[in-house]
Amino acid sequence: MAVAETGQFQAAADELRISQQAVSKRIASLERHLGAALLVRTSRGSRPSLDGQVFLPHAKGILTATDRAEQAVRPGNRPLRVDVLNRRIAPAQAVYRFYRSQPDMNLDAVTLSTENAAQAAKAVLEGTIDASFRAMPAAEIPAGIAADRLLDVPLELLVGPGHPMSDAASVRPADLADHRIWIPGIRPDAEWAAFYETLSEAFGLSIDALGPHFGDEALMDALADSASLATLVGSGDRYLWPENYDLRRIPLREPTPVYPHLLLSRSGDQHPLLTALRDHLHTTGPQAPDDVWAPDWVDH
Amino acid sequence: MAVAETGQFQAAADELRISQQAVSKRIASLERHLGAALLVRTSRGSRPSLDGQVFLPHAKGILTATDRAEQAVRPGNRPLRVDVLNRRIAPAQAVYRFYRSQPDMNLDAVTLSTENAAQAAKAVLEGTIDASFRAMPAAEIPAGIAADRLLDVPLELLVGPGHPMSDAASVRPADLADHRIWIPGIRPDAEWAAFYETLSEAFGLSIDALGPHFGDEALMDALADSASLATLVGSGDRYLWPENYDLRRIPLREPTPVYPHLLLSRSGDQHPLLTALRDHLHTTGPQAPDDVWAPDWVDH
DNA sequence: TACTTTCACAACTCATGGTTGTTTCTGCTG
DNA sequence: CAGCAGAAACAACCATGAGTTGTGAAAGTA
Repeated sequence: MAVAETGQFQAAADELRISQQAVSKRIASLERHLGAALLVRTSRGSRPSLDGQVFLPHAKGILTATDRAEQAVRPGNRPLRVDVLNRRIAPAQAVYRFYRSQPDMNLDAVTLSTENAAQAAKAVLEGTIDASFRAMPAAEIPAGIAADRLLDVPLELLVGPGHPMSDAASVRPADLADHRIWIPGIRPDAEWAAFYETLSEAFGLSIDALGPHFGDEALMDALADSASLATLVGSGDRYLWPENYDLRRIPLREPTPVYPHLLLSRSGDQHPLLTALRDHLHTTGPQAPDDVWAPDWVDH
Repeated sequence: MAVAETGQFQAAADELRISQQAVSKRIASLERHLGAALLVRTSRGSRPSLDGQVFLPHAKGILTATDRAEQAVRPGNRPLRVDVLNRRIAPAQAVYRFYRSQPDMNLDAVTLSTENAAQAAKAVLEGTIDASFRAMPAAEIPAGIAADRLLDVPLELLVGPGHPMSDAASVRPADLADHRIWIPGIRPDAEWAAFYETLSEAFGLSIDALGPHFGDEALMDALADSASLATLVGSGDRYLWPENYDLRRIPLREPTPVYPHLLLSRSGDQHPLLTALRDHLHTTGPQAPDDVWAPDWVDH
C-alpha cells in the first residue's frame, strides 16, 4: 500500500518508519508468497503491475478490516458495565454522581441478579460486567480480580418514634447491645451475611437476620409500631417510606461502622471509564469520619 | 477463530497444526495488543467473552478478505496473456493449437504492437504480458527473463509460376545466392532484421529488405509477375492470396533455415498455464528435420 | 483423595524481520 | 562517453518473537 501510494520504496519506508531495505524485503516476501509480481521497478521508482493493481483494493480492504476489528474492541468504545447491586443503595448513587460529572459518557449501570460476591467476581472475570461493588474478604478475592476499597458507607440506625433512641443525635454501636436489630431476609450466602455476623460479634449485638423479607413496607410497618425494634441502613440508602411512618435515621458514632464496598474489576481491564470511575470515587471518596469500623477481613 | 469454533485451545492447536502452548501465546498476545479479554477460560474449555463476540465477526472478515486477496492474484486465476506477434504466423497457430487442447483454459492471445524483441521483453518484465514469442540474441536477454527455444519455424521460398524454381520439390539455401530475395518493410530495429542479416551472410544471399511495405497484395502481385523475384515465409504462415495468383511454396533443405522463436517469460511467473504451454510446445515441438540452420546467436 | 482436563508459565531454539553497509542498474548530464 | 545521482537489491549481522518441549496450577470428576 505505502509503495503504491508513494511510488517508491524509500518514501514508503519513511512513511512506515522503517528502512528502505526492510520495505524491499517485505515486498519481495509478499510477492514470493503470492507467486506474483506486484510492482514494476523502474529506475525512477515503482508502480503497481497488473497483478498489483488487482491486489491493491484487496490489500486496502484487509487494512480497513483490521482497523475496524481493533476499533470494535478498543477499550472505551463500548459502554462500561458497572453492577450497582441495587438502585436504591449507595453504589448506585455513587455511580450516578459519576455519570452526572460527564453525562455523555458511555456507561451502563446494571444490577446483577446475585447477592453473592463470589458470583459477581466470576461475572467480572468472564467479562459480563466490568465492575461490581461488593464486600468480600480479601482472602477470597480470586486471582485476576482487582479490588479497591473506594466506597465506605456509614451505617445508620432506623427506628420508629417510640424507640428509646429515636431522639438521640447519634448512638454508639456498643449501646445497641441490649436492643434487637432486625434485618430480615438475609440469605446465608449473601455478601452482607458475613458483614453483619462480624459486626454483631464485634459489638455484642443481637442481629436477627432470620425470617423472610416481606418487603420494605412490612419492615417499616413493624419498625414504626415497635418501641424496641430497630434496623440498620446505609447512610445514603433511599428507602422511601410514606410520610405517616415517621421513621428516624440515627447516625452511629464511636466508632462508625461502615459497609466496605470493594470495586471489583478485571486486572487487565483497560477501559478508560473504569480508571475515571476509580479516580472519581477516590476524590469524592470517604466522607466517613476518622473513627470508622470495618470487618478486619476486608483488608486481609 | 479456531478457539472460538472448537471451544478449546488444544483442538484449535490441532486444527492449526501447532502446539497448545503456541495457541495460548497467540491469544495472550492478541488480547494484550487489543487491551481486551477475548476468551473466557474455564476448566472445560474456553468461549468468547462479550468483547470476543464483538471481535469474532471482524476477525472472520479479516480472514476472508485475506483469502480473497490471495485468490485474486493467485497464478491461474487470471488469464495467461501471451503475445503472438501477429495472428497470421506460426506462434499464433501454435498458441491456438494449445488452446484447442483444452478449450476452457483461461488464455488471452494478444498482439503487442511492437516489432522489437527488447520492448517485448520489457513488457514481460513489467507484467503486461506473461509471454511473448520472439527471436533475440541470447546475450541480449535481460536478467529476470526466461527464454525457451520452443518454436523453430522452417522457412519456405514463395515464388510465382514464372520463377525458375517454381517446380522444384525443394531448394538449398546456397542455391539462392544468385536470386533476389525481397522482404519489404523490415525496420532496422525489428527482431527479424538481425535474423535475415545473419541468414544472408551465412549463405551469401542478397536479401532486399529495404523499401516500404505496400501490403501483402502488392507483394503477391510483384511475385506472381516476376521470374526472378522470390520471398521467404514461415512454413506455417497463413498469407492468404486470391486463387488467381498461383504462388508456390518451395521448402528449403540442406540445411533448413529456421526462425528460432524463443518463448520469453518472467522468471518468477508461476502461472500454471505457462508451464502447460511450455510442455505443449515441447511435445508437439520441432517437426523440423535434423539438418536445421539458425543464427548462432540464439544459443549464445 | 486421586485423576483428568485445560490452560498458563518457563526455558530454549531458530526463523524472521529489522538494521547498516554495499552493489547494481538505469537514466541523466557535462 | 565517463561520471553522477537515484532507486532498489543484496549481504551480513542481530534482536525479537513465534515456535518448541517440559511442567505447573486450577477446577471439575470418579
